[in-house]
Amino acid sequence: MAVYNFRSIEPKWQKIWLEQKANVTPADSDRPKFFALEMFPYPSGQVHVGHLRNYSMGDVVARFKRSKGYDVLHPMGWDAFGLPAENAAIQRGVHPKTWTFSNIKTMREDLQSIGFFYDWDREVATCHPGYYKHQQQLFLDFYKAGLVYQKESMVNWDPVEETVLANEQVIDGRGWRSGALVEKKALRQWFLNITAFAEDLLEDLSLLDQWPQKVVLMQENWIGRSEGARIQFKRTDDADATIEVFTTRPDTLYGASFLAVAPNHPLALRQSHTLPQLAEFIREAGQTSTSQETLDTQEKKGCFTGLYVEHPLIKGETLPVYAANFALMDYGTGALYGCPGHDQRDFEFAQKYNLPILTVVYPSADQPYDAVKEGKPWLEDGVIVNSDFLSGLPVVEAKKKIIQWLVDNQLGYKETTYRLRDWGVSRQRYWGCPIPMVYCDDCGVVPVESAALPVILPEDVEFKGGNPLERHPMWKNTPCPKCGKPAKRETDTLDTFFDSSWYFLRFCNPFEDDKPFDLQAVQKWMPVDKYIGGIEHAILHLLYSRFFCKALRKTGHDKVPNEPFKALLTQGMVCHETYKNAKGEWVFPDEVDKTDTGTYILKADKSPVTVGRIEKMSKSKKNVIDVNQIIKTYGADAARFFLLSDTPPEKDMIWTDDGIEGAWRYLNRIWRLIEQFFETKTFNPSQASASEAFISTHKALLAINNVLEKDQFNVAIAQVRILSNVLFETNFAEISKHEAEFAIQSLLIMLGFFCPHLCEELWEFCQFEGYLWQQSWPHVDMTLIEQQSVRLAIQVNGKLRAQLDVPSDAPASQIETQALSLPEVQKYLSGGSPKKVIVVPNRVVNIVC
RNA sequence: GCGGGCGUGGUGGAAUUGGUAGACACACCAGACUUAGGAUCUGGCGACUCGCGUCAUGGGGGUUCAAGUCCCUCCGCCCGCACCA
Repeated sequence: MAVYNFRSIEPKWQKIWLEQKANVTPADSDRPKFFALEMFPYPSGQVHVGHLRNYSMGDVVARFKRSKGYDVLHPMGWDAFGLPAENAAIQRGVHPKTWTFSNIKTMREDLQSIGFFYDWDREVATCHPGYYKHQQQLFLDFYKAGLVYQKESMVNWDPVEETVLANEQVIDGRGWRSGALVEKKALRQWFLNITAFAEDLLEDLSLLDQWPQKVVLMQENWIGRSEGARIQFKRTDDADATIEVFTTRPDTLYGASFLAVAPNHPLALRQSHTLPQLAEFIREAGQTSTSQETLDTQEKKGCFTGLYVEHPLIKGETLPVYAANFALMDYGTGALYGCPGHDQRDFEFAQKYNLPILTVVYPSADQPYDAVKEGKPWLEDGVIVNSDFLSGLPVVEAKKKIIQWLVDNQLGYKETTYRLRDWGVSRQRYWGCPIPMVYCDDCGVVPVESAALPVILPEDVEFKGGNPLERHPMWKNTPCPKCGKPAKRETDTLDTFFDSSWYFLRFCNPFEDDKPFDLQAVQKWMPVDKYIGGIEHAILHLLYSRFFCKALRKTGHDKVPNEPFKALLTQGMVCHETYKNAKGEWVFPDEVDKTDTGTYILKADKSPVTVGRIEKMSKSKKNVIDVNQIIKTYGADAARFFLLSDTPPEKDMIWTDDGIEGAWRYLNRIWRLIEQFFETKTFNPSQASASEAFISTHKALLAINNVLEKDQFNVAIAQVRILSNVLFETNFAEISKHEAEFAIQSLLIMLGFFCPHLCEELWEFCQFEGYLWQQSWPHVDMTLIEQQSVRLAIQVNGKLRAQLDVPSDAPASQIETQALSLPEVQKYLSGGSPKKVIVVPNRVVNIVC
């Protein structure tokens, strides 16, 4: 047998798997199903280490579940619309379609050269009309159900490129490519009514008990439910007019000393016509950036609007109305009432503008409080004071009572608001899914007929800034679906989050041409049993997908589950040391050599290299490694093994040369081990009792099963190594053929989840039956594990003093007697008898004296 | 500021969920084989005593027969959100 040559083994098995359709999803059976899914990638053209780590995890899960007797669905596809394709078109003159499909081809080959067990028959690309025609139908379904509407909304407008920029393309207020000052521009855009599902989305988070708690919490905060009241304040200048505010603290209404409206509140804008200083304030407020720093440090400022309102509870008292920079137009009603005694911002504002600071809540009845004296407002729970009929009530009770009063007097009502906003899905871009809507002068906004779908993205377009669809007369002009008169198409395309909000449903049956998804297949495969991807999608992608499922159920797709992802695993990033040359420029790890003394030099000219912090891999810091290079040097199996071996999946891991080399050395040892086994020609036909190798195999099977169920891939690998360490010591000639084969086969099955090519090759080499991928999880003989004698820890007063080997079924009384007779124990008893003896079966004996 | 998480050898990390802390590795050290080795194999590897022992899971306190694990408190680090009324 030759040495371990991954360069020939890996392509060999990849070819066999593809030819034999080893990874094709099984047809209907009565076996349980398992849908393993990794977040599909954007086809940038390169598989990076992050993908490799992510997809290696999914592959282990899929292969493991398959061996456990599940029908596994494990598909892969491409999140293929998006901005980078258009940038490539502008920079290099390649058509986005050409660029994208060529990238897909490269990446598909790359993924296949890593040996992932995907059902490639089910591959989807969101930029394919066969995919997006269904998406357009879903959009129309949503439209008919009233879940889609249009409204004016602000965008970042680059006046040089004549294009809309995403928030992340605006750097210090300027366009990332043009450097032009970005303007705010109002455009009429399409929105999905996700807020209608705010309560459902919040409530159903409690069903997601297999999601990281952290992600659930982030979504909870994002939805941001807050309970309070709407209150009408009557204006003094116009008996019929009111200002409506939202508050979570209606109980402190007696402490109100002013009203604040957002600078862009209609009332503020109207008043500014006659108040120049107000106009100036509004202008200034509109200019300040919304970056973290300014928000953090910005002083609370305001400007009197010239208006007053009546205090709803105190006859004859009025409150001034300010425009204030901390009031937000798009939260609540865009107006609030200020209670400086019990709100931090209101307190600062009142101090600045000399407004009254009243205390209406005491920490408790016998513990008075004065915000002015203390220098800070009282924000906690307490007892209401100085508030007429509310006085003496705890905060919670006071809230209920005041809301009832407001309702009785027709001045307000209970209200729940959410931070969550509706989802704007319009993008002023070419490379996206066309929105199937038509604008007709006579009929208004008219949806495209279902029969006319898909609205195909035209290919003959020019890229010279702006949206090419706007300049395409043929495509843009179309007869109105309703009246037939000349009309114009919607030239905006859909947000790519729309594409990725239902691809998992499509995977259930991507062969169905007539419908977006086959409800029977959806019923069979959904929900996704394990979804693996980056934490960066903790909010938007996951929230939108959850929303889609709920919305689809409202539009007739009642077999779609309420929640798409049963279990979520968010994997950590891959990090690497950073290097700089003598000039202080970043250099690639590839360009660096380590010397014998442990210092680093440049390969090119031997000049010294300084080693910087370990950081997440990024192109800008050049601390990236080339996946193809790694696979050429060490093989895909070694890379996959290393990526999962040391660090728990959800944590950031550090890529090191030592690590990948260690993995590679281990695989070579396994190769030699199997060789040694295979060369054993005679076994022991009369073996008396179970061998250590055999027992260790059963223990490993049990342990690995348990840890893989918990996604502890690193611990599973440690257990594989424990088993192989035993087998390295085993002389196979001394044990029976059956036990030796069982041990080797089990080892290959378990290690095969991580290193499938190597193990498949070794399986074949040993002339075992069938293929490795067809093997089911070996039967674990629990009696073999349990029959073992166990080593108990013998403690005296909680301190370890001795060890004792006993049969695992020994009665406690016998263990106690044996333990007490140990000389190490006698020493501490000094002749007396113990106060108490605790025997924990198979673990520990603690003697208290 | 609010919310959440974490803190274990030189390093990555285990610990059956309250039961022998440091599994499994990496690095390092010593030895063997070798023309050579950055290959392979063997052994060592928390600290102090280098003897039986004692101390060790960020610091301090508590609950318990028993605490890395539970509670309180302080310190440090990381992540998310944020003028949200």
